[in-house]
Amino acid sequence: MPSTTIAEHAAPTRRLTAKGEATRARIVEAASALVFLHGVTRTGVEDVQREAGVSASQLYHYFGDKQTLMRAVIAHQTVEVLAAQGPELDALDSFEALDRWRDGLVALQRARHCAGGCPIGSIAAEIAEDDPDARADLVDSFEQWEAPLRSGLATMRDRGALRKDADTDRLALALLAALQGGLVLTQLRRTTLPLETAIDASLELIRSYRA
Amino acid sequence: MPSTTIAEHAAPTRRLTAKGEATRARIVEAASALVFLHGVTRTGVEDVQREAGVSASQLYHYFGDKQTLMRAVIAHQTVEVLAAQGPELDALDSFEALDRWRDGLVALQRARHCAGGCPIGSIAAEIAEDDPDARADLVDSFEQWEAPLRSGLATMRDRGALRKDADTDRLALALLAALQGGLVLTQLRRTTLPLETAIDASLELIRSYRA
DNA sequence: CTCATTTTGGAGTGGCAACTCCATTCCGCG
DNA sequence: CGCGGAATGGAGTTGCCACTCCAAAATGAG
Repeated sequence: MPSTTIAEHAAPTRRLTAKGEATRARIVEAASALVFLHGVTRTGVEDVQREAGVSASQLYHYFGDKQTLMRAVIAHQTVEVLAAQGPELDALDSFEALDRWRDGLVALQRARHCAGGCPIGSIAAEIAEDDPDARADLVDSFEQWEAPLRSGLATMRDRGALRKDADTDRLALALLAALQGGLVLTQLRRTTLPLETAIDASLELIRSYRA
Repeated sequence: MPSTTIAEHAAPTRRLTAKGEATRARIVEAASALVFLHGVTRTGVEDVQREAGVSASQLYHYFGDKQTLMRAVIAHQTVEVLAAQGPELDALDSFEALDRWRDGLVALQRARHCAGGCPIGSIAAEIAEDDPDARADLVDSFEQWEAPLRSGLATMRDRGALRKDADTDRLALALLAALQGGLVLTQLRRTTLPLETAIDASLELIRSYRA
């Protein structure tokens, strides 16, 4: 396409200086932290400005509106959530790895004193109905989460650790759902018990397919 | 939120006329419907007034502030959710009953075209961190939900349908968590598949304890 | 019927939050 | 070193929204 004209709002690719990139990142991080603590609608743009140490014009220079900022938050939190699960997430191909992964998740929630729930799941529950674009982003985020679970279990089955008749795709989806539900209840009750119980039940079902 | 005046609004007069009771109920029902559709913060008090056909003074006559109204919404939706699961919820003491209950939940979500998630769970994810009183209410709501699951499974075990070593309390909690997580993913993906998969996995685990 | 109490009407009001605008400074590049 | 575009400052501006207030109408107990 011709590059003689500047595609203002249409083009997502804007020339950003290293400094600009840093500012943009600071805004997204501040917004992510606030959204994690208080949710989307209770997080004001002004709050983000203060937390990130930027002016209103800066924020609106990098993000057209709050909705756009929130989609950036979703993208950022998706990366964070996957990273928080460590390299193990990409190699969940043994019962030992699954147990370590489970322990890591529980320890993380305990360190947070069970506050906050899932950074992505909370956003999903809040704006899934009102922002179709954000919903699409979130579907994609969860797909990125579910994929390594699927492939890990598939590897176990192919390797012979799980029986041939184990529907690993189904088990992976059930595991992710249990995790999400466990997080909601853990956030409410301020105990990791629901999270542990939900994940352990899913893992027990997986173990029942042990070859 | 504007002023933290010592609440004289705190105790709404218990002396309510039949007419007053009806008005109050209309407000709660309208608020519940709107919250289910758009969430707590996106539901304006004015929206509730319009939907319920009442004036501002009426609404604030029965509810001191929005927060109080939202707690009434939680109470109302708790009753509705339990009622929506039919009388079966109180007699989940056989595999057949569990299957019927599961089918009912899936059918309900399908009828809603997978929109809306869990009326209680959505509120939980949205305001659990910012309203301690509401959080306490929600803990209680989920307890009312979990209790019949627990007692149904306990009955099955006592009756000999489940093995003695089945930890029915744990299975009940895992089932509720799977249900919640399944609803979140079903709401996002607009397919009942996650909900079905999550519940079925839990039921399969329960069946594995068949005596 | 009387009168206290409850219920209702509806126009404010004050504050906050999202977003705008324009001037100024900074930075990379030739 | 000069220029164009990027980055920044910060004071508006607009509109929404939770909440208030005063007065009137309906209701019910005695």
